[in-house]
Amino acid sequence: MENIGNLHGVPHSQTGDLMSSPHVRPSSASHRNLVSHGRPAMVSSMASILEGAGEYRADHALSGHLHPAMTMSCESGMSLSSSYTTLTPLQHLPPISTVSEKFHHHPHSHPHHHPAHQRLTTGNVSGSFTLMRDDRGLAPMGNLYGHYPKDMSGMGQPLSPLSNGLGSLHNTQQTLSAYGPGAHLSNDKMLSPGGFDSHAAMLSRSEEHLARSLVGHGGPGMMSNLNGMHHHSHLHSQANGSMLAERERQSVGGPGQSGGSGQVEDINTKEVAQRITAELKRYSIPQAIFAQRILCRSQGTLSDLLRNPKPWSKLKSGRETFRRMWKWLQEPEFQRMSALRLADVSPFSPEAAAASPVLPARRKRAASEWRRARQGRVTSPSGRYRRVPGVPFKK
DNA sequence: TGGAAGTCAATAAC
DNA sequence: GTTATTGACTTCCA
Repeated sequence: MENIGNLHGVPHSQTGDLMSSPHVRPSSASHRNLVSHGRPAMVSSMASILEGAGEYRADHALSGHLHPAMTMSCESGMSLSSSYTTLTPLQHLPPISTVSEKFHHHPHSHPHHHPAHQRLTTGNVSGSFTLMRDDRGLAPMGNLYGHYPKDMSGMGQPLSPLSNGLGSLHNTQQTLSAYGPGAHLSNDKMLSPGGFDSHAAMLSRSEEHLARSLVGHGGPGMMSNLNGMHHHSHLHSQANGSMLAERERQSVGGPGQSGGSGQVEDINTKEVAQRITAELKRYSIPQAIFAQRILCRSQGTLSDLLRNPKPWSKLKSGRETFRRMWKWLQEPEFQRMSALRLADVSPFSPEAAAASPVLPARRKRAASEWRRARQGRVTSPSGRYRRVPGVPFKK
């Protein structure tokens, strides 16, 4: 079976190596040192958003306006008003590229183009990236999530499997080839078509090499592994945090993008899978939660995708799922976690209702569907019935 | 119409 | 409690 058999064999072993507990929970002093340099506080904060919750939304009007990613959901694309996505059709995700454009292009600049988007911007908070990233650097942020239980030693581990050692990365070069164009070693030009050079310049040669080996051609380098945990992190500390976030948003898994439109052309599925796996472990995010809230897929599906990522070229509609993963990875961590939280909220909760300017008629209809879904079934636009998680399905 | 892709959900395994 | 596995189902496409 040509490449696929071999390819699937690789991810298994690699994932195992990278994710097995002995490796993911380093206890060395060096790792603890990393933990003590800013990032851990943020890490714990992120996770606690997941757990926490309610007060987060209540206390932070930003929640619905911070960034489209935070309102990412499965049905309408990505707005809070459609956060009932978990109940809606799962088969055909809206092209994430259409959403991604809203993500990356001036959340406040064209509010009149998209109703959902408009809702996001009608609040009194613009939710600009700048604001978000600044927040990340604020010390108080850590306090918000102080109760996050994840052991911090784990936070000291290399954020990305890539950062665990160049050797393993180099070893993966050959086997990654089918998972994304990025696997082909490319030339230096693959580093950042979009103003990424200044960041890349700060990277070590080895990192650049890694990036080249894991990235999609024409796309930015696989700098996401830097995500605050690369060997420079202790030097840059918080100040570097936003820079890293910038890097991360621009390049995770090595997708190529078309002409700056933000549309993903190809994704290194294996790398994305590894990154997602690492992030889920890092923040102790259950697969089920991530699958449902971000991907609108089941836990089993996600597990399969993470363990057996098919090469991008082999994917058809399944690309959409990887696009979502990739987009999630691109978002600043704060927004990632917020998205995980918000997607769990009924759009018809008093909070959501108060915050949403969605048209009453549309809202009423959606609410009806929501209620039906809560009763065990929901009819998708295509006429199919979708089981609602947690509600017995009656055939 | 049959095969492939994608996914779900039950359940086993850890 | 979380993750991996797997059989069944739906959709798409040649």
